[in-house]
Amino acid sequence: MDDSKLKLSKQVCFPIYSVSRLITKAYRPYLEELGITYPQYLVLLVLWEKDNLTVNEISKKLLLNTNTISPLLKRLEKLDLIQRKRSSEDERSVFVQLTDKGKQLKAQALPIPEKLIADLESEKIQIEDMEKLKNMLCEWLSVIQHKCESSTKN
Amino acid sequence: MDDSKLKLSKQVCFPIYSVSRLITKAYRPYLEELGITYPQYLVLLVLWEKDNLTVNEISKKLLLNTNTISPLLKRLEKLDLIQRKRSSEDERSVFVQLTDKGKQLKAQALPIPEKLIADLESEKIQIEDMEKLKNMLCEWLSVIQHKCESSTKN
DNA sequence: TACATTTGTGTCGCGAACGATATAATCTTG
DNA sequence: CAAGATTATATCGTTCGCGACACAAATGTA
Repeated sequence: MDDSKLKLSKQVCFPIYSVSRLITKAYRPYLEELGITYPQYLVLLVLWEKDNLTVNEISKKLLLNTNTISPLLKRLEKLDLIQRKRSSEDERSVFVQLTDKGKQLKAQALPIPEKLIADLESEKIQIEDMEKLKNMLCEWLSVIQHKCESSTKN
Repeated sequence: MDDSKLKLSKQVCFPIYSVSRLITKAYRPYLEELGITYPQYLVLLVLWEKDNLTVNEISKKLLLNTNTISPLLKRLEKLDLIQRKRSSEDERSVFVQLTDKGKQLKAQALPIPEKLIADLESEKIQIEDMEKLKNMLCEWLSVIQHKCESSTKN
């Protein structure tokens, strides 16, 4: 039986999966200082860029379903970093706003990207490589994203 | 305040995180037919390559801690795909063996890698690109992995 | 031989992810 | 305007992922 394709080393998915997990782990010490997790950080990144978005808008930007985002937002609300307000025009929609504390956290987050790149960089992988990698992954992302949308509607 | 580095689009981590999740999602329909999840599939890939490994050996190959692997192995055991046997030489070690059912599942898994590549391929991303991506990620992985090991012993 | 240390595995608790499903508000279509 | 479809959000149950911790077996050292 030709099982060469089932070798772990042949899988494209495995290094992506592992790198993703390990990078998240690399974020942890910095995010712990802010008292947040990596997915929570992603939500804040989105809100720091543009405040007052609906749950749906956030979920689309992060490619996460609302059943992942909703509980996450609850935790951010409990941390007093965001506030949720039901829209008056469309009672189904919920707008998410940064609180003062949430806005202030941005200043503390500013140095994180550079710190992380410093941590992840090496002789083997330099910033230009990361940039290249990012571009390839983004292209791929746009492809996969649309394929997933067409196969499962959620 | 120069907050350009906090833009979601500037983050290297985000596309990796998203692609990883979406690829896992792409596996789902095929793995569902086998009755297993993606992490369970990874464990089986390892065992199909070399049977009778200890929990520790599996955890090192997959870069996952034993506290993730242990419950996962329990579920695979419940599915009657593997069997755990405590070593007689070193009573601390537990060897993991495929059952007949686990061995037979390999035949069903054989076509999966090709199906997945077909699903993920497009005009924009071809097999050679995936291969290139894989190699870059693997190099990066080896770097991050060692940095993580040195910072946190587990 | 005693006692501390290390090693291998596992449990606990929490926060994601996500499929399935629920519920209410809005829109569509007859 | 009424009935069905759609949309936005949220809940539930299961599995991961992981830090903290527990515990017994093995190892090292005095």
